[in-house]
Amino acid sequence: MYRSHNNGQLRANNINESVTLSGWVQKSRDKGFMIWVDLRDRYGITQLIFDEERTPKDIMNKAKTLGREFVIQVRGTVIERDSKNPNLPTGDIELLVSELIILNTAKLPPFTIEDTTDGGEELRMQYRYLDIRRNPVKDSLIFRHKVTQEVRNYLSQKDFIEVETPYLIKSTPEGARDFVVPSRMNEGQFYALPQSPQTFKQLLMVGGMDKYFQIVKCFRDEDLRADRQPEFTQIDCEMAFVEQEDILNIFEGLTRHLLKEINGVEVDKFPRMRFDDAMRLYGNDKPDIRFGMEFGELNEVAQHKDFKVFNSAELVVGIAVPGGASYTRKDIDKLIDWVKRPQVGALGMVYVKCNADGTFKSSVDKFYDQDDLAKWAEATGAKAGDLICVLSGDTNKVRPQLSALRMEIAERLDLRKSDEFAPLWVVDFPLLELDEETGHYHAMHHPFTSPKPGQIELLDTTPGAVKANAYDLVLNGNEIGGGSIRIHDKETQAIMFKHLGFTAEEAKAQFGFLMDAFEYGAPPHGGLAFGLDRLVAILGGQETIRDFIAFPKNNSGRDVMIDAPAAIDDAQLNELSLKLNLK
RNA sequence: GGUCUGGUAGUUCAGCUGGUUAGAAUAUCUGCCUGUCACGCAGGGGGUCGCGGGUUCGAAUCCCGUCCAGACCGCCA
Repeated sequence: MYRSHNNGQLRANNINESVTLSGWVQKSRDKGFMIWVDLRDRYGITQLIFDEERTPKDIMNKAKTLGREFVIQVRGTVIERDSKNPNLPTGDIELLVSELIILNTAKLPPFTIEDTTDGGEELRMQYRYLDIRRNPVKDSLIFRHKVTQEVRNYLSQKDFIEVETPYLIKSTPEGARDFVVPSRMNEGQFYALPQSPQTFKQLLMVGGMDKYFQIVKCFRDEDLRADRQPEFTQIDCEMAFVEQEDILNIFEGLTRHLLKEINGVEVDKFPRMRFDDAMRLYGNDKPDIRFGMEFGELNEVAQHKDFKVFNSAELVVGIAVPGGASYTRKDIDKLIDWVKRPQVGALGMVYVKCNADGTFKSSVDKFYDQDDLAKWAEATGAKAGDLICVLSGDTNKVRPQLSALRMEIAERLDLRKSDEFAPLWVVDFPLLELDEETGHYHAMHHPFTSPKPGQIELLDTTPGAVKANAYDLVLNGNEIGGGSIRIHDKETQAIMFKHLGFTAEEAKAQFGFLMDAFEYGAPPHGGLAFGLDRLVAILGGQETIRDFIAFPKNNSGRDVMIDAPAAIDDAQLNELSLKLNLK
């Protein structure tokens, strides 16, 4: 038996018990006459003591050889500490060791296994198994387990069935790039890894599994971000015989359950915002509503004066920065530089200081008098002491720019508190989105999303105006889930494919199986998928999802620990009938 | 595909308007230490300044290229 207790377990009431412990040497403090060793495992730390008087000489000598991260097993008696450590749950006791077995030695780790490690990101990823020994990472993984456990509990209790769908499927042209897998037995042919189990869960609805969920890996071959990995996990859900309202209610229930069980937070009914309003008020389809700073559109009050920049703009829009009137000229210049960075892309910024005495001082005083500026303040909700920041230009460019500024300011003013949760449904998304490069429309959500009732005719005249039965769940400025009511009849699906630029033959070749299924009694259905990694990170109060993933990929999509991806040898290529054509 | 930031001791960083032998902290090693728990004290070892080229009497420092890492834009139905 390697252990009778774990290292987070022993308390004062165990004193005088004879126990066996195993674990890693966190640290050894050798005072000469006495050696204390912190023994660590997943559950905590227990202090071991070796001393000249009570410990046999050979064990004492062996204890002196213990290094960081050695794996040891000890037997001994639990004793009361002379000096207790109130910072440790096991701090009242220590183990007087009578038997010491070194199960394995360890090389000196390349970074310290401490809560605040001295190791950089790259090293930690390369030696991820050491990183996982650290509390922050270990706790994040346990936190993730708790979330998935609660998801399974909640949905199972609501009669959802978890069904696994295949990972080796067919590549489709819509959406993200696919990861592809060559088939040895089918020369020249490839599987694709699923970007989501979308079509399979719809087929499960046709199959009568009217409440389905799956905690499932999805794969998208696109560039990474702090909150985006090429393989990620979704809580994928689908229900039959439901309307949008049913879906919103049940998954609002799930989210509320998680907030309560995981974070101890009770949240009111989630507000709902139409996509158009989100864009108008926040410039963004996933607004962070934990703080104000809503957009104020200024076309009416700022145009038709002599300021040409505004007069020629499609949209003039501003936000009020709380307390910004105290910014120096230098502060404001820096802010202007910030919005002019290529990542944001604004050409410039007009500002108005709302002074404490009710007067205004702006960068465009030449063109606007105090009455004009008062109207700006009214439109943006600016109060005395605030700074109004105004951007102008094409609507679809200015909104994201001002949105970026809004988020940046909120970050700087510390308005984005990680322990505050403001969920929000964004509804009535457009069905289609114009691709500016190609001039073609593509599905904003995916091609199986149903249009709002009665709007299908608009597809021929004003495709961009058609609204979809699609919705996103937004939490603190992050999209944590999205879904739609699906198309469930062949005719509508055929019309959709046509408008997405598929010929009837292409539609049949790509999605014939789904269209066929729709002819055999497909029930009305819809669903939603949560991005689990992101959800867990936000509930855990973190920006980056990497510490909630045991073995994440780096910025370039590499696993630096196992060094993947990697070349395969010629024999393997041959077997797959593949020839490389490297650039 | 693009923008920005970084790469110096095992590690985290300083040094960068060119100039003697490249520093600090921490880790590590040795010795001491009668209750430590971020133990303490004394001492020691530890460097291809990412890589390649250039400018210069002289380059960690300036220039060009390149690789790697991170953040972001594009992209992510």
